[in-house]
Amino acid sequence: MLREAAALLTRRATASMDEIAKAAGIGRATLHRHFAGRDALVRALEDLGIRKFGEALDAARIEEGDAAGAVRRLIDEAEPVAGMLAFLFTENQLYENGANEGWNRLDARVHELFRRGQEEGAFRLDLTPAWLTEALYGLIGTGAWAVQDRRVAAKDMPRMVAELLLGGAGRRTDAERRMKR
Amino acid sequence: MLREAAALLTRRATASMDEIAKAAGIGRATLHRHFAGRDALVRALEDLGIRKFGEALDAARIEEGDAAGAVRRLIDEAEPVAGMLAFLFTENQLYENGANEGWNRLDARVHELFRRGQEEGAFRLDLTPAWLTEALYGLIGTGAWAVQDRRVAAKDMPRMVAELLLGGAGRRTDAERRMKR
DNA sequence: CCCGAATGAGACTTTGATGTCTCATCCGGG
DNA sequence: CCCGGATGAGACATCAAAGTCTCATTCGGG
Repeated sequence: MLREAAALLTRRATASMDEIAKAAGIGRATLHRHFAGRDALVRALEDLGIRKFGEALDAARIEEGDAAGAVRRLIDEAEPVAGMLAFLFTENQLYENGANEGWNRLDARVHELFRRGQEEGAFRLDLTPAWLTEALYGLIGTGAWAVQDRRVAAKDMPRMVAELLLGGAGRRTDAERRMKR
Repeated sequence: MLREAAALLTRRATASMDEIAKAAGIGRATLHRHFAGRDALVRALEDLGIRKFGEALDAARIEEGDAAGAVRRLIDEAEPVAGMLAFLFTENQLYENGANEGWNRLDARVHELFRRGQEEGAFRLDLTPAWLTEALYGLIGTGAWAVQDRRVAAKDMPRMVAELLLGGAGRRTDAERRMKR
């Protein structure tokens, strides 16, 4: 049920409770029996998103191996929940309510990943971990939208996000690439 | 007046007409006299955003010089309207109404810039111009939000966006950098 | 100074969504 | 087969925001 709601809200963040109920194939009353109101529903979705993204962080084992590889794995693992993350990311902007505490822990883990990457010499020092964290979320969200609007093929999304985030648009010469790999 | 409305909606995309009017220092009635309704206001803002971003494209002279420099100039020029772009970018997602025709022309110009960069060998070929265009918008929006939440200093924003978009997070060796510059 | 247009304030209506309630129906366990 | 809990449908009340209207006031050009 939550899954259906998430899928719809991902596409249309302003869907009414009525639409959500229909999309989930249940009556509006039943929806209200499970979630006190729209706020409660969104909060439940937020919890779900936090849990899912936390699981993605675990599954990607971001503490292991080289930082760049860890980022790639994280993006791969987060891909299935990218749409929900996009929704929650903007939701947090729209309503300036204090962000759910759960995000802080996740943010800290991502933050730490980028910091570690800098320490290990894998990432540039002139971009702060805080910005890299934001950029990761932003690009995942942008990617999810681009897929929804069919501007990018779904299967390419994680690679596009990872390549841009890690390598940027600038082209490296063959010599540069050889040195890197 | 539009400017005040834009400033507020940039911060709180869900502000009511009442709040907007107060923020602009005018009465609700007057606001309605100028814009038939919220939709009309948003559409006017969209037109303004399109015009401003178009001017940024002009001012950056994106057709001239090397593509990477053009992208940097574009981001610099777009910085003052970054908040509004962030608002309009998400608004276009929220309400899946057919995107304003005006965007298409701007998209095409940005698209062409990235395509030219690829042709000239400045940009990678494995990231499509369409994706680079989306990523540019997404990163500008993410940057605007990060500044608003004080996660990134305002003066650093254009550099952070440009550096990440063009160079990515990955670090280049001194040798690599020397070859590039 | 005078007049007309525009404004601000606020009362009022309308609208769309939310939340509550009732009741007939359905379904699974005993 | 029967019963109790959960469901779907829909009526109803509530509420916030949107939109409309009036009227006194203000402002600027003539």
